[in-house]
Amino acid sequence: MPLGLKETALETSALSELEVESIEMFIGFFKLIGLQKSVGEIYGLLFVSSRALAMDDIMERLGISLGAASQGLKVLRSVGAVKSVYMPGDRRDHYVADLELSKFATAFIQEELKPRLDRALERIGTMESLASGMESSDRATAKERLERLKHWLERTESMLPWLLKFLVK
Amino acid sequence: MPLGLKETALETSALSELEVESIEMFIGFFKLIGLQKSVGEIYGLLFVSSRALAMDDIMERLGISLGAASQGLKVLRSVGAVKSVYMPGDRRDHYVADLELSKFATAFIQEELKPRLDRALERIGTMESLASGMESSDRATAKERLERLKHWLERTESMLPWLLKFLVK
DNA sequence: ACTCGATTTCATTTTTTATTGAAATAGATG
DNA sequence: CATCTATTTCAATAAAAAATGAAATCGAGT
Repeated sequence: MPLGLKETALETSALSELEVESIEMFIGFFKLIGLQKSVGEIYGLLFVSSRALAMDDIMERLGISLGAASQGLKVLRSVGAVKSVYMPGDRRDHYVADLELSKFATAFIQEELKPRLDRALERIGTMESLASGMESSDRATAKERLERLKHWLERTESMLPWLLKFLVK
Repeated sequence: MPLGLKETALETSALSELEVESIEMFIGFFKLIGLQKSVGEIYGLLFVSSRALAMDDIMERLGISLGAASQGLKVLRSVGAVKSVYMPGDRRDHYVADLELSKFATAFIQEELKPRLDRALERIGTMESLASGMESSDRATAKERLERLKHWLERTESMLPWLLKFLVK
């Protein structure tokens, strides 16, 4: 081996076609549920990796910064999308993708959708009170629309437990 | 009436508490499905308005620009969230909120979620081919994970027609 | 077919969001 | 307990997305 070359290069090693496809796919999914590109990149890389990767490896392969890697892994851990595995003789944390894909959908529903529906129903309560103090015809319009929206939201919310069960099954 | 004041003020007239609540609520919902703030503002205003509003009115009440109003209405029309009504003796288009709330959810599922699931399934096909040309243990890992993801995606996609029916019912 | 107000378009600007990387912190190892 | 390396934090920077408004287009009324 020529002098100056190490076993593990410091330069970014090119991603395989498989890795690129996986990364692009997960960037797309994750954007849909409001997660940033770097989070999708990390998960996409881990998804097709047969070995656990350290943060260093992730930075190097993806060409992202320390901060992005650290924060991305934090997000992925928080939704249970990655877990760290112990690697004997290495101080660094090593990560593998959790393959329970439903976790993403579930996290989105429980952490984004559900709270927003709840907040909307609260607001509707406030708005119904405000509408009560209005002039007759405006009041009637507002009350009717609010009632209608309330019913739709309640109905939608009532379906969420079923949806969650379906997704994890 | 004092001199210099017109029937319709050019200055932005303050939003009522009801309007503010409605606007904030819809900004929240619309962000969730990837639509910008100005789109939520316009719909929120129209939702509690008992009369149809012209683009002028919308700009003035919300304090947004011509471009934002025009583009926001374009988006809302494209998802069927507003419709224009004819106002005799006025050349301007006047808009009312379409109250079929399910349209937003439906548009999101059909225009964002479904295409992304389809695209992901395509990519999985590509990735399965790419994996076939890999070294044995990596191939096994990749194939197994891709198979698992494919099943989950197919199952999720098969549920969408039911979900759509539920939402519009 | 001209005029004039209404609306759309789009290059520029502003705002928001994501990324970077140096410094602070944590925590394992001798 | 001192010294490492690994990781997190966060202020600064870069990138992306949204808003602005002048100019172009449209289209009803004359």
